[in-house]
Amino acid sequence: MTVTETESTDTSADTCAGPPQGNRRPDGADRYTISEVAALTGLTAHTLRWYERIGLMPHIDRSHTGQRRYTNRDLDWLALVGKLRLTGMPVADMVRYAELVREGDHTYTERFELLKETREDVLSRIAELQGTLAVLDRKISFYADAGRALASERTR
Amino acid sequence: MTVTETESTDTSADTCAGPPQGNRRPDGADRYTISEVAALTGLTAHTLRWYERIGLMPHIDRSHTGQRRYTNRDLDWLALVGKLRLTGMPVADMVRYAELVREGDHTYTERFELLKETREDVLSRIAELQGTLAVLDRKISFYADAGRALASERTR
DNA sequence: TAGAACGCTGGAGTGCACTCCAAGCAAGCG
DNA sequence: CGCTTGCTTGGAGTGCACTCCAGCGTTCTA
Repeated sequence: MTVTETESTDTSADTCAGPPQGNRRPDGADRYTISEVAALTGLTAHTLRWYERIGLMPHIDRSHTGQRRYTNRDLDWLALVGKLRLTGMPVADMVRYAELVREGDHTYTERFELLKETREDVLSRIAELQGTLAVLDRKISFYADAGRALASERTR
Repeated sequence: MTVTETESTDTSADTCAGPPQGNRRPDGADRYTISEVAALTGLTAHTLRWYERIGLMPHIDRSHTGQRRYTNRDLDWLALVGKLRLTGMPVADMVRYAELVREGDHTYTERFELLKETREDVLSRIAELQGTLAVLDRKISFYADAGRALASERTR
């Protein structure tokens, strides 16, 4: 058994839990053009090519004329990247993770650690945001009170 | 009654709820140097000057030799800015909010709306992060399982 | 078979949020 | 007095994550 293989099983598990990025090709045909992928992911074609250049994507299959043809697996990877991007993870770190996946089984532990660290980052980011939410709520109710005070001033 | 004035009451309310940025000057002396503020906020002196240049800070008091002297009110404002920065709000939007505060009472409604929009943004950002957390947890438990499988392979 | 639409490349450009620099002034200390 | 430390300014530079461009080839529709 290889963990690299497992990784892809895992990403397809991403896909089964909830509506994945929704619109997979129903038949086995697994060859999306760059503009289709752009539409599905919300990224631009420019960005997709750039992701590939910097090693954030594996080398993408090409048609006989050299055009990119993305697979469902590529879409799964992009979905993960999208999630990680939301956490504020720098692109360089995601590239590092992509390299670990490419390097194969012996990077298993490192990948695991990286995921756990990321999880902690996400948790503390959520906590920060909840702190901010509290400040905002305090300010909002203050403004609401001030509004009522002004209104009653006017009717007086 | 002015809402602008209220704003500052509000910010000192920020301060009473929980240890504010902790180390206010105990006496009335309310004149921090730029490097003190840098130490208190975690921002660099560069950034503090830049904030002032772009209008994210009001004009800061100066000593008789022209050096900046920050007040507790400035510190409160910086604390709010720090919170808003955590939400990913662009600096330009924070500058807009600062302008509204400077412009006075008649911007009350606009400020209120801006706060409420920001609140919604924070809520959806939290939701996104919780989605990401779920993905991460799924992946992490997958890796943990894979680790156990590899371990039992080794003992077999 | 024409013309539009889409895709390719390497490299340059953009916008944001800082971050630093040079040259100079002011205060405190031995 | 000289030295160090801290602060001032406008403007230039940095790093990140895209974003676009020129010049070309391919593919689709009429």
